Amino acid sequence: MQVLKHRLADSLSKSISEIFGAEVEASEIYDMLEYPPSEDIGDLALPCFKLSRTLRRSPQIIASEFENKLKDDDFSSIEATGGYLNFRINAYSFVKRIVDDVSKKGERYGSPENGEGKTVVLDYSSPNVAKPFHIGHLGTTVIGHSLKLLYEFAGYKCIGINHLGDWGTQFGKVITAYRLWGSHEEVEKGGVDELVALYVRFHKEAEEDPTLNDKAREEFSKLEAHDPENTKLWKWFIDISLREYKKTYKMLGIEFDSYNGESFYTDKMPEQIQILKDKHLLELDDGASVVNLEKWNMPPCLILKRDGSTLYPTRDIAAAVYRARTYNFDKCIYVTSAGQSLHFAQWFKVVELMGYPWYNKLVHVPYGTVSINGAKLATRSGNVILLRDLFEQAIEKVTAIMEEKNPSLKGRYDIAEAVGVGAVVFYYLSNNRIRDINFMLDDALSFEGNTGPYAQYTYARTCSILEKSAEYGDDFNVVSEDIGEDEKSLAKVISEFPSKVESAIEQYEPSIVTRFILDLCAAFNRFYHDCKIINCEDEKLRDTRIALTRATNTVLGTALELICLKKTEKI
RNA sequence: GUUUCCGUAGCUCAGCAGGAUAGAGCGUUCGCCUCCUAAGCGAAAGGUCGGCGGUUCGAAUCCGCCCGGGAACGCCA
Repeated sequence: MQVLKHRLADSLSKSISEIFGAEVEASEIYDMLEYPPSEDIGDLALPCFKLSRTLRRSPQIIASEFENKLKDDDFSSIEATGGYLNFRINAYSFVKRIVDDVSKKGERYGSPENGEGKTVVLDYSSPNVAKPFHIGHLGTTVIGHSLKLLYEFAGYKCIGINHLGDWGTQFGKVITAYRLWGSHEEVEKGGVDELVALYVRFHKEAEEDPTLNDKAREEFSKLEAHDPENTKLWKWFIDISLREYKKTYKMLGIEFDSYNGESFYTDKMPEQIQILKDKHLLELDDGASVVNLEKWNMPPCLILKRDGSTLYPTRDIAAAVYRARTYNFDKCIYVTSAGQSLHFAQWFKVVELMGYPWYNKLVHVPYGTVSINGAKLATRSGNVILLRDLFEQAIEKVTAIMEEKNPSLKGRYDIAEAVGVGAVVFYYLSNNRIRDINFMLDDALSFEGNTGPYAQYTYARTCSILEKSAEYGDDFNVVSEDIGEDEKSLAKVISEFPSKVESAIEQYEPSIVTRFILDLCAAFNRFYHDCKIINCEDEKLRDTRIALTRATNTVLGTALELICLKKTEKI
């Protein structure tokens, strides 16, 4: 049971433990507090079953003892039922407390404020140059960026690194293919698609003519030897690819602090290999150099191939060392598919064995594999959807809906983009990251129910109300004591935001924020539906409700941005 | 085979440092726009929480075994 963590629970657990004297700690009570299954029962509950052991009384008796002894102005009623002690919050003081808190902290409301002076490096997105940017890249990109935003929100300094796959034999292939069949104009015009087409053609033709592979290897060797012609082509291919990736990043509102990819670390590997040798960590196994990890129940980590060339772990180690030196990070996070878990566990261990003190600051954040409508992603069978196309489809659909529902709206394209892209991102980030996600296209592009558009629509709704309430001034406070259940429920959801942010960071789990957004929207829309806000005739109540709307607006806006969605004032 | 992740409503998913009747959304059926954006709100129907054991006052949640699915396991990244 998710324990609620606001100050109310804090003070309550203290006063409860005072009744016990030295027998039970306040923190113990705090951990035991929970939500009753229904609001009809109460707002907060203390199950007394565990206490019955230390106190040697039945839970029912303990609960009823409290019922009589406990007095707290924050609660309108305290009731013992069947071993549970149920508290009903005093709506006025509770709503006031929450709204005041949000109003005081504004957009900082919910921040753990514990990252000051600390640095987090995040390695995410990292597409392979000259390859399509498809739905499979959505996870790392969007989880990675959301984590970055969460850490920034907590006050950390964040370095977002796009560790481009910009080195390797595939470049020999593309260079070869380009020389044989490509043209400058077509690549400039076709962009990544053209590069991919060349790459695909290479593989096809190489089946007939294996000498092409030798040719490609040769071209890559030349590139490694800094051949000027090949280097020029290579840089150009990267440039072409990056141009396209950046379009997608822009739609998502993502910017990176560094695009240092694999090629950047090629000259930084020898030092690490030397250290491995000096520390006698390398073993020769079937010609390859490996670090034996049998003691840790893992297969060996390959450092050098039989031919002496480097491998993925070698590069990752060199990159980590570089980052530790350059950024002096407190945490270095890698967001990749769960399929790479072993790889990360292996080289993290190697880093530890090498004696680097920051080995325990490396974190792998894995996520499940994506399938589309229940079918595996497969480049060969063509079951691949480019992110660009998916976004485009979503934007088109939003545009059509907007034309129907709000034809007079200005700046429609930007809003359609924010909503369309938001729908896809929200859909992705609704799920626990570790689970394999089955991307149901119809659901991802749906705008009703638990969706991004629903959240953005609700946000726009709060904006619209606030705009229309401008004539009543903008310093709204909770002034009416005549507060009902809808208001209280809404305030309760708002009060959970700080602990949700904390868990999202602790668990590297943006979906916790997404889920919170849905709870908040549901509570607000219920409130909106049941209560008149601007049209409320009682002025005090009206101002109170506007204050609550403002608090919702602030928190919902913050939360949306934390999962890479844009705040849509109008929709 | 070894390791690891997952198995909750027809579908997509929440809930898992144990707690009172297992929750959403979609889909189905039915209500609500002379009123602040109906991309909304409400109601009904729908579940032996993969199975069997164990721990516990109490298990979807923790432990063990089994079944089913995915992924990773040496010269790709």
